[in-house]
Amino acid sequence: MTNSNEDIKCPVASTLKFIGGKWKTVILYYLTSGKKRFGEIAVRIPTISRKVLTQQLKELERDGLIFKEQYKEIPPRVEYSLTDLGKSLNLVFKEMSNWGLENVLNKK
Amino acid sequence: MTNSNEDIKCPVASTLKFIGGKWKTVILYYLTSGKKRFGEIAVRIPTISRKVLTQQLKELERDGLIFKEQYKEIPPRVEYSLTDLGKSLNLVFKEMSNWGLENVLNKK
DNA sequence: CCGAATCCTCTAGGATACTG
DNA sequence: CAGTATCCTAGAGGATTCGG
Repeated sequence: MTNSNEDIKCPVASTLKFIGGKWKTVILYYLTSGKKRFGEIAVRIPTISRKVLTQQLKELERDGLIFKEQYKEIPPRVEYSLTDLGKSLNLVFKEMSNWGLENVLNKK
Repeated sequence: MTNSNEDIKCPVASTLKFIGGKWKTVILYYLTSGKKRFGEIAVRIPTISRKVLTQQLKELERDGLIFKEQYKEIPPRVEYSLTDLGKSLNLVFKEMSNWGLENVLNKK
């Protein structure tokens, strides 16, 4: 879901470019509750591979939604947290969460 | 973005399953202003191929977000409109639209 | 512990041509 | 006009291994 310019200028679709990855909403939503280490996120999403997790985190960082803190220790420690831009998605997530709860999860 | 069950129960992600296709938000957003014919949608989204448009419409119909009316005339006429479930996404779209306008479209 | 490096699979999405 | 029917490709996503 990289930015490409060949597209329609649809505000809704442009938002999707940022959060449209398969795991991005899950990651961002999880980070809502505060700073998390790489391993914590990985545990929380058992079905994601390390590579993909790294990828998605990189894209989120590139898009300015999350912030990466790296401690040069042994063993290494890396922490991810939401930037202001990332936090500004909370209204979007709130509505998406409501809709998902009402119309999907509580439906089956 | 078909429904698969192997995933986390994340409300936000489950919503994405419904609107996560490349063109789905654009289509749904356009249908907000009322019932539209296949051709009208195609014109509105010039860069989409007929096949893909058909695909996305089918999935949206399967997911209960849009309703398809088919008139057995020559030449054929087909009209798509939002279902109640589709309309219930308006809050989600509103927030996504706001965010996209503020943080993407008006940023560059 | 974190993640870079490979290699591989799968499918969403695209180009084009044909039909009732 | 509104689709099918083929064929094709890029890239998202996955499994595994290696390294600081």
